Amino acid sequence: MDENATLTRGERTRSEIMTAAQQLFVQHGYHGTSMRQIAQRADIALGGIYNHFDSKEQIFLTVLTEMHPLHYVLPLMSTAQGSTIEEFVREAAKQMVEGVGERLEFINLIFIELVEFKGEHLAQIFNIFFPRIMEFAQRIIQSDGELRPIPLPVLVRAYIGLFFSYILTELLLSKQLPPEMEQDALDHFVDIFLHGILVENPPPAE
Amino acid sequence: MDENATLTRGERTRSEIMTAAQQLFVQHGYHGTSMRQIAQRADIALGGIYNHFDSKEQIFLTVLTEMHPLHYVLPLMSTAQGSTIEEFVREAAKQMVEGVGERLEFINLIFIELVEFKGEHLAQIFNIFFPRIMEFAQRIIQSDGELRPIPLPVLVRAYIGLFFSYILTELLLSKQLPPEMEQDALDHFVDIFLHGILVENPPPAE
DNA sequence: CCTACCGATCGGTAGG
DNA sequence: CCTACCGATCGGTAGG
Repeated sequence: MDENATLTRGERTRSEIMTAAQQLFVQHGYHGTSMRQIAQRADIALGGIYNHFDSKEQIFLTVLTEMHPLHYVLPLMSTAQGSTIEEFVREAAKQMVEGVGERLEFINLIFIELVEFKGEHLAQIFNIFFPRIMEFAQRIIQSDGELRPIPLPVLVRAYIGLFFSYILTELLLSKQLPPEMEQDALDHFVDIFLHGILVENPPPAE
Repeated sequence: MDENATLTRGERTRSEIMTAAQQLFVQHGYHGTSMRQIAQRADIALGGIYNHFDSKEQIFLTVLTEMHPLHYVLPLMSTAQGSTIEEFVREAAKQMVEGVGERLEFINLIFIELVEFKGEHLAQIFNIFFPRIMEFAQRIIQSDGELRPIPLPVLVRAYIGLFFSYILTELLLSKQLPPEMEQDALDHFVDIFLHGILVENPPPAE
């Protein structure tokens, strides 16, 4: 939590504005958050914000890109070990969910982007992360194990989908069915996915 | 489109308010939509809205529950034929995506609900559809075919997740990678899911 | 169902 | 980086 150690005064203020904005956008949406709320939480006067950002939308875009969890989750996933596809995918999924789990609420910003900005900013974000995602995909198909004949882009998409289906059903259902639907849900999801993409090779008992 | 045929005057107005509100919420979010915009699109004066709804939030909640696609998609899915799990799931997924596809934008209201209302209204919606969803799950496990040992709640959740992962990756990626990632993506998704939940039994070539 | 209005709050800026 | 302000718009209501 000593992230401000080497920052200049101005950089620190900027970072405080972004943190405040991120929290508020996550909680109330874009139009549900006011510049005054951001200023108050960042401990600055309203007018002061405009020394660092041109507009409210620019704050949102900056938060969405610079604070995106993939910045640290992708490297985390790359550290996953495992010589077989199964080991690697299982390990990477764990890293992914654990890494994102710390800031699960960030997904709200993606929803806001889709709804309130009609996905205008997605192309920029896409360009930032595309290369690393493809590297990751390469590692999967180069690991040991026989994949069913699924086009690589579909595989990537299904893997991303695996994550969202886990998170979204978590958000939608966790408040309704606390215990039973919950248990080991991620393990099962990964299991279904693995069993779904591999030719045979039943996964080892847990 | 003759839905107003048997409605009274008041019911027609109410329905027009809801349609207007649904469109605007989908496009701009909850806080991004004003009561004046709703009134204008529904061709009524601002004050007139309050003859039908107590507040803006009540309009949102009514739209979210009464206009929810599951009202007609669940019955559609129940019409799916097929004596084996595979046939049935494949057919039902097709019905689901086709049915929802007509009003894909509705998913935005679910995002709004999650972000701007923190899922406050989810319990009500859940209660409306829960019984039918469980009936559907029963039909799957009673069909011919051997399921891997996956708890029923997890199976239901994975099926819901299948849908969301398809839709969300569609929203997130379709604007970036028009053709290649797109092709037959749903077929592949269903394929991975089926292969993932069934014991063996390779799916027939298309 | 409409007109006319309420107080509150919005994003943003001038000027220092 | 703050104070004080701008015009515009917000959700909602009184009264008819």
